[in-house]
Amino acid sequence: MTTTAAPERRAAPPARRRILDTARNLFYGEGIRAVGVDRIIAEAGVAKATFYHHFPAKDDLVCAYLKEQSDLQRGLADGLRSAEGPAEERLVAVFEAVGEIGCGPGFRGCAFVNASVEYPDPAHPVRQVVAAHRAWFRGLVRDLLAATGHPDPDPTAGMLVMLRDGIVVGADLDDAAEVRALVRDAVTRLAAVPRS
Amino acid sequence: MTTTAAPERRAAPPARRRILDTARNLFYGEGIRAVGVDRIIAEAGVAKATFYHHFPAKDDLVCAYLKEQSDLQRGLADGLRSAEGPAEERLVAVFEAVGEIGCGPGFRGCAFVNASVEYPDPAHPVRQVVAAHRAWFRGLVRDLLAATGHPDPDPTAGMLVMLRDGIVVGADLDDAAEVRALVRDAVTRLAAVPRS
DNA sequence: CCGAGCCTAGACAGACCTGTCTGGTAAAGT
DNA sequence: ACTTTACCAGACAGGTCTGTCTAGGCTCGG
Repeated sequence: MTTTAAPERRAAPPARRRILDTARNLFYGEGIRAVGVDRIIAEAGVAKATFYHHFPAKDDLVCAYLKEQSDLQRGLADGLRSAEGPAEERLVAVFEAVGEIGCGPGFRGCAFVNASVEYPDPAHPVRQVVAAHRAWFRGLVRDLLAATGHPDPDPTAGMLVMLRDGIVVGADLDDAAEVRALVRDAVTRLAAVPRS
Repeated sequence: MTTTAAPERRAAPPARRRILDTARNLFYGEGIRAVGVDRIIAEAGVAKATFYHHFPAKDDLVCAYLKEQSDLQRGLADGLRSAEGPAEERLVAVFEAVGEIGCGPGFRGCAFVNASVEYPDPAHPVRQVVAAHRAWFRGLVRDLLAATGHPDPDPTAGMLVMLRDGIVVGADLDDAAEVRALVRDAVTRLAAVPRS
């Protein structure tokens, strides 16, 4: 037990953090293929050897970038999931949060969808990170839907995942404010219990 | 008036067609940045000078590729739009066609969404082709919705455009067959006249 | 027969890409 | 004092990218 703070293994070294932060900004903002390793190295103020020490290949950095984004979103959603209030409102809150983010500055669509476009091979490690994230989100929606007592949570969750994808694409390519204004209604219509 | 067939100006030269066909396959299947001009030239069996004669820059080819895709989709949709039957069915038919295409072999999402991911600058010519295509589709949906007598065709069209984006993303990244099975229900729920 | 238009073949330039390697610095643990 | 670890600086190799240029062939109308 050393005296210095070492939360788990060791505090994340600054260089790695700087690389990851720079990569996030550039990959998300300009695209993955469009950003070279050299540029990340320059903007992060890091030596090339240090970069390749932490990330043996560019794809490793891409995976780490997406995993971190996934963790962030999971943390955010867990806050909304365990809020008080009726389950219907918590479900809507998750989608409104997506619409809200879409209105924020620098929004450029879903990092996972965008990464998939740049990695066409479904077997690529990057695509597996994307698949895991999507499976998590779908599970989240299904659980919230089940908590509302919806009779068909699974197919309806499929529809709501489509809606989520439509929100992020629409907020990027069309009018984000208009998209945001439609979110609550769209969730309500899709999640409404179909009358027999 | 020459005797040879000359529909408008002159029959499309084979080289240009070969370039465009090859570009479509490679750009759509592997991504735009991922495919170099050299490879298109090689697979189209065309000289480099010929390529740059028809398309002064790669971006010109990208625009032409997308414009052609847009024209194809408009032609397809016009067939569905002017079919007989109630307007509700024609609206559903448009979306089911999207779901159907998503189940086809080689489907890799929406060419326009994918291109936007690779061209982050909204002012880029490629993005303007995308914007025009999206505006057309939204107009199509709005018109069909209005034909059903829907009281709020415009916001509902916004929701249905989101659904379309969700279908193409979902069919690419998730289970296309499941997505297709959900399309009709999702359209119906979103386009249902909200009871006061 | 001849010239215009469209085509092929391929060298070339200059930039950028990923990834490797050498060598040196500085702090922290033992 | 010694070693380990993390870091910085930058040259280098081998490949790919877009786009330009030279040089010539093939066909068809006049």
